[in-house]
Amino acid sequence: MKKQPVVNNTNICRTRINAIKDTMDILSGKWKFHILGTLMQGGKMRFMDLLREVDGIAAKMLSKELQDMEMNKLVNRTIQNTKPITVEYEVTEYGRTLERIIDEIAIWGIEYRKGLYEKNS
Amino acid sequence: MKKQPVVNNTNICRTRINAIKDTMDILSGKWKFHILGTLMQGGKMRFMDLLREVDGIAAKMLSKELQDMEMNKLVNRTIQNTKPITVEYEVTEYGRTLERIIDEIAIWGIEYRKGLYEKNS
DNA sequence: TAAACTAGTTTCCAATTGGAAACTGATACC
DNA sequence: GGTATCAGTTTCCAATTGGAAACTAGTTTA
Repeated sequence: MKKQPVVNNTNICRTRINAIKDTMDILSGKWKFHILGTLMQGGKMRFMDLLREVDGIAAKMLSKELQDMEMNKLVNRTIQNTKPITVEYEVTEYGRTLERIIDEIAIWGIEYRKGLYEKNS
Repeated sequence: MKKQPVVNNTNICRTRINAIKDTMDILSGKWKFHILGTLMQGGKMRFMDLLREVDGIAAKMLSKELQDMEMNKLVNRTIQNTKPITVEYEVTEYGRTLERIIDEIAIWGIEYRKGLYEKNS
């Protein structure tokens, strides 16, 4: 008789695992955190602003990631009636609910660097 | 004259961006959160236990991800002197410092699901 | 008139990720 | 002797990710 899973078989646990999967799917890829972080700090920003601020990103990626996040209601896109037309992006109120996750991740990373530094000295 | 980045050019911001990058590099891939979450709940677990508990993972992946996390001191590997030999994995004290991130991510994901559910009803 | 800026899209390519299945080699159970 | 378990490793393959560069198309400035 084969052994069956035990730990991950409870309802609470499955819910948790699905929740983590959902969040990480939405924030997947190399750039989402960078873009979100930049937008959170910069407020309303245009496409070319983001292209300059988010270090190393290509236009294709920026475009794709913004569309992704727009679909998930994390980011808002508004076309300004200027000449030439400009497009403004900003983090939605809903997107702001990610701030705590991003903060925790940043805090952990900072402590991690400290640890590296201490070992090497 | 070309425009220069402004927002992401401050020291605080660069530190933050690097910190986020560090954390996400360490937790990259499809499985780290699952494995960590399972180990946090299950305590000491053997390779085959994890293979059963972490739904869908292949042995190759599990092996690789565990090695990865062992290198980063998130997980501890001990060979038991049994016959046949068994190997125990557990989250290190350091690995436990990731609990807050994982919690925040899980909480966000749960709220996200609630949102989807409300819209569809 | 040429160059630069607006916001992207398209194409082509290389690297990475990750899955399935087979394999190892020792031990233990029936 | 045959099968199953332990903890992996190896190989081969397909899909995804992401980068560079060229391109669109309209507007504006020198």
